[in-house]
Amino acid sequence: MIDRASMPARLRAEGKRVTRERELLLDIIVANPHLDATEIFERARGVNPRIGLATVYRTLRLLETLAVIDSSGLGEDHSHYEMHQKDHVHLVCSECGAVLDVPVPFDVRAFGRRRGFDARLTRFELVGVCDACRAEPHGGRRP
Amino acid sequence: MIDRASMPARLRAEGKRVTRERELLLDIIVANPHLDATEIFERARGVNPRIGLATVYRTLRLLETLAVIDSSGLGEDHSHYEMHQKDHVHLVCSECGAVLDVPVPFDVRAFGRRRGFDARLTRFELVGVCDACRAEPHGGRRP
DNA sequence: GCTCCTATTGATAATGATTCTCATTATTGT
DNA sequence: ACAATAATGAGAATCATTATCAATAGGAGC
Ligand SMILES: [Zn+2]
Ligand SMILES: [Zn+2]
Ligand SMILES: [Zn+2]
Ligand SMILES: [Zn+2]
Repeated sequence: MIDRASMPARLRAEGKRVTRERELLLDIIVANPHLDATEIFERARGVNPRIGLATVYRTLRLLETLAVIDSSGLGEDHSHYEMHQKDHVHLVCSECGAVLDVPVPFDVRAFGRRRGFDARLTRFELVGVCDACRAEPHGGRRP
Repeated sequence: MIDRASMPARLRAEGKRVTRERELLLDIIVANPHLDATEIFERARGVNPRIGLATVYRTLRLLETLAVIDSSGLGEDHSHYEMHQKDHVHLVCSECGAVLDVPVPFDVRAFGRRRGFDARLTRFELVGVCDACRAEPHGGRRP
């Protein structure tokens, strides 16, 4: 996981400015992995009601380009974001929306290299039903 | 891989009709894995110029619901389709667009079950640069 | 094969996510 | 503090996908 405290320096190193909006969005992403753009926007407005949705998308794109954050679909048709971290599998419950991060049980880079492939980014997801939801239907959040 | 020849029976078994459009789209998907909706639409028009884009999307949704086909992002922000088959990893070259199917090197269902998770569908992808593109820039298709 | 019932289709409007445009604002170097 | 200009906010524009609805065509029964 990238150190939040090093981000201002990281941005300046890339010739980018350190704005209050970028600091706020980074804080939200660090504290709440797997949110989508709209959810991040809503939380951001709670702190700074003047922030615009375009800024959220622009910032997400910038941070993803810098490999500071990663995006993934998580079983839906739009992106969800989290700070970049070691390769992991997302177990996504289609009933309650819960997302569990689990380390990948093999060496991904080596796996690609063995096929003459230089992996830059990985997305592993398993969509299904979690314990709670299988036991008691509607047991989780999303009914 | 699901047998193309059994599809008409499969559709009827689900109470669905076997239309010329569905037959055509299935043929295209079987023959060309990993196409997106627009690409499938273009190929379909080549055979039946009267087919509509809505029919393509409706049919893709139906076939995916029946678990006849699977969708995946393949590093882009929209869906690509292929006949349902055993779990596999997609190695996607971001330079030339090439997609390679490789078997998953571990038991996915067991992996999920071990975490109390009942996996219904998997999406594994590795985005990076293929042999050809690393050797000779612009060596592949998409320059 | 012919007819009827209704699922399916085609055209297009509508929606949702994301990107673009441009005037205004705010960060950074001096 | 000041100037230069990158970043923001608001809204238009674009792209992928879904919904609507009148017209069409599978397919069960005759
Ligand atoms: Zn659940
Ligand atoms: Zn995660
Ligand atoms: Zn390539
Ligand atoms: Zn594949």
